[in-house]
Amino acid sequence: MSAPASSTRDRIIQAAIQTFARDGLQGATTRVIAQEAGVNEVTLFRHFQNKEGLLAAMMTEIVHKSHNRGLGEEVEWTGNLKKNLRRFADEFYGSLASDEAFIRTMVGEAKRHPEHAKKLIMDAVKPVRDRFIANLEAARKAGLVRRGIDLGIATDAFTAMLFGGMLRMTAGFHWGYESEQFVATCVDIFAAGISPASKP
Amino acid sequence: MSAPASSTRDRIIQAAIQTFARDGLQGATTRVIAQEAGVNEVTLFRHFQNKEGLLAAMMTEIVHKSHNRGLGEEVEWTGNLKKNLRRFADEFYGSLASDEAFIRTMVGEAKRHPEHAKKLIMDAVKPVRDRFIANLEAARKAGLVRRGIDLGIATDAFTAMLFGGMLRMTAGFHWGYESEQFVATCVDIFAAGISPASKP
DNA sequence: TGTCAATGCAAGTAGTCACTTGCATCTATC
DNA sequence: GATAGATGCAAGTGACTACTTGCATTGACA
Repeated sequence: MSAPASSTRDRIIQAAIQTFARDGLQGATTRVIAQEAGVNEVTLFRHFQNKEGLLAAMMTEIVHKSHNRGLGEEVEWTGNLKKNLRRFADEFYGSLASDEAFIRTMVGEAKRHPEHAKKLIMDAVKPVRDRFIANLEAARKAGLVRRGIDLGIATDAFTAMLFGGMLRMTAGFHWGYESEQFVATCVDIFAAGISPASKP
Repeated sequence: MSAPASSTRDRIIQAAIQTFARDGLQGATTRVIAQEAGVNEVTLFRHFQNKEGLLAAMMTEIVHKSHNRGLGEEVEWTGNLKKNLRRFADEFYGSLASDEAFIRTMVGEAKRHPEHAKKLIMDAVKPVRDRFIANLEAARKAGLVRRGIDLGIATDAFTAMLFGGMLRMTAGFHWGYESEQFVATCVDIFAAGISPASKP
């Protein structure tokens, strides 16, 4: 079928992900991407027509990968809220950290490529967000979350905490603790921050 | 003295800040920067020798500006912890948002220009962080913060929350609430998260 | 065996980039 | 009025960019 053609195409896309992440959308050249894919530069243009076409194909591949990751899908939140928050936080932070380079360049270029940024948000971050909100709602029904907090905003605050923290931890400066401690403290503070007052 | 010369130099640096922030460190061209400064391109090179020299001069100017801002310097934290957190958060978020474009490109290019990233962290973010930690320490001495929390990590978690939230809010997607509500919720959750249990 | 699609290779095009050179002009100061 | 430093202008350099063209090679399949 399309096995061999797709294989070349895939190698180019993988090289594009790597190169765009490392060198930036501007800094990455078609020459280097082709080279990194072990392919002639012309082949790249024959597959994607131009650099923007390659970029678009790469974005849909990224979204596809994020679906396979299925962050926060595995388990229902029953019982111990803090334990569930911790598991989510570990997974979430880990997947952010493993895509650090790509995330950095997308944060930087978001305003220069609004369509791609929007696609990423709609197709990759929003599903995770929605699942997390649903889980918080269930926890609230179980009396584990205090009233008076917007669960959408709380979700965004929690993920922003891990997101911003990851950018900070990987910025090439040592802060006197490890990422595991950071994640644990985030969970600690957030869990205490949304739980009902211990004794009314 | 150097009044007229410095004026030209300053105009170039201001144009550089604007242009680098908008177009990225790679995307910004000396041609455009000079044009934006109302100056001949050659003048730019006569002042800074090359693009990297201009970049360096711009960074020291940014650090200088951040000192003048003096975030979190004004008041001692007495009494109402949550009120102080809220005032800090409003100021902090506001200054992040007003420098959004610049922050985005620096997040994106941090790994490609480690020296500049490090300088920014040491000279612009660390002082604010240290002051905030000191304030939290004072609050803890007053019994307003529970034990068992690393105040450095808590500080970083709080600022990461606002930092990540600002990147999210300005990403060109509407989340169903305004930034003021986001900041308020962050403060709410953080304040509840670090305060001692309401009744032991 | 012949055909066709995918790929490689060599070369080239037009545009842009950072940066340079040489010379004219202006302005302030002595 | 002479001098010097800062600036403008025109032109150019070499490197690099995205992208194209024409032709040869390969390999699968009919």
